[in-house]
Amino acid sequence: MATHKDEKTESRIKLAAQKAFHKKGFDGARMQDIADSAGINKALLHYYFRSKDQLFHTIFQEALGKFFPIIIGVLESDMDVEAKIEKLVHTYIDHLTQNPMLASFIIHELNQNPERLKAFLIGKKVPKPEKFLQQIAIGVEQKQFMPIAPGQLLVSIVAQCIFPFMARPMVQFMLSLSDKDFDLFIEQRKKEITDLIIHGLTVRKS
Amino acid sequence: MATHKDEKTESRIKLAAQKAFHKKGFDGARMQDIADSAGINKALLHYYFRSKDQLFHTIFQEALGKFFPIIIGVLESDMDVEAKIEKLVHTYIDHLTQNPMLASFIIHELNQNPERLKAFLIGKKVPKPEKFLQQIAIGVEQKQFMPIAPGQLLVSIVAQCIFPFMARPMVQFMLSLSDKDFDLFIEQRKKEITDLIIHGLTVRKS
DNA sequence: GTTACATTTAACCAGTTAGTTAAACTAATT
DNA sequence: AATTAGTTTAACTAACTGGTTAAATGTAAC
Repeated sequence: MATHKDEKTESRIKLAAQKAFHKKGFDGARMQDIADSAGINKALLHYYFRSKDQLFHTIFQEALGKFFPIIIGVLESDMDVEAKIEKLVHTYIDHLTQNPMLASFIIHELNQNPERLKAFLIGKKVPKPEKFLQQIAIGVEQKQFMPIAPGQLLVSIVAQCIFPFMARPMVQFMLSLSDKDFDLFIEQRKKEITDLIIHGLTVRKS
Repeated sequence: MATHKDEKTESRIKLAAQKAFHKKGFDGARMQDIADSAGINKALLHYYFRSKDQLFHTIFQEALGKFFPIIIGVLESDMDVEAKIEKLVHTYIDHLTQNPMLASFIIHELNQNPERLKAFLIGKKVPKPEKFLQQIAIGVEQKQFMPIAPGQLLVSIVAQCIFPFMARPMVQFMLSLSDKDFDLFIEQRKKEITDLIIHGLTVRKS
């Protein structure tokens, strides 16, 4: 297993660390567990990442890096509002399906230490969703959309996508969903959210 | 300070423990900090609550006890759908305004140990939101509401209420809200959510 | 004034955990 | 053959943390 400059080891460590941190959080995760899970020993773990803080930092930055570009990329594109919302919902849900603990992890660690957000943003180009917000504002002005605050709408869309992943145990209990049911629920949800939001947004003549 | 069977001490401990657990989670909270924050010493803390687990259990049960009755009480009442949704949104947001970390705390700890939910439910009467779900189903059948899965609607409502509290740092950054702005945002949100949902739900003839 | 409980003090124990160290081993590089 | 870097082993430390203990003190009730 001892090969020169083995990339596998580092990525195995990162995968193991991701699993541990996402599931247990910084405080709950154990370096020994991460080493075991990566199939190496503590000494080598510290050889690659000097400290738990540094390892966590790497994982957390990566998590944030996955989260922001999605939303920003879609929101700043040239689609019209309806297409943009649909795309955003689909992208978000697909991404969270593959990283179920991602949202919960970011939220928890960000609440513990909100400064991390600013630390992350330093150096990075992090455009804000101005374009989408303006599109909504214009639609409202032209009486094409119901009078809604653009920021409120954005939060509502994101909330509906992210929440069920974070509150999975509660949702499953309240709606009596098996694990299979839950997957179905999430898949259906793409259309349900899109329809509810767009229909709620659109002005219709009575 | 040493009075007979002093209730103050226990409630001071519980308040301090709540603060600590809500903010740092089980793993992050320290018994020493809780004792300090309660203005007592570790020995007395263990005199009241034998262990960290027991103290946590008390706080967690209390948190869940605050969370469920709200939603169930409203959802199983006799109001019509529109009034019910409005009431639910207002009740939730008011409650979370006074306990900003409550949702984040429950979500995090429940994800770490989903069995806690079942443990909590044992012995407690925990009705499910069947009535509300049926009201929606009937409305859909009668073409009064748009064709939506009742469970999806319920999750969407709750998501929109809870999410901004959990994701506060992110929301504040993305929308450039000061702390004051955020409070305003939340207050406005009551109407925005209610309107968006009800308008999105209602069938209108074109 | 004695009893009973609440509280403090301060030291202490035992287990856990992040992180270190040094020696030996492995395999590709030169 | 010598070099170099990745890796293992195993023992160790230093700090932290949950929890305990025992002795002393305070305070109200009986």
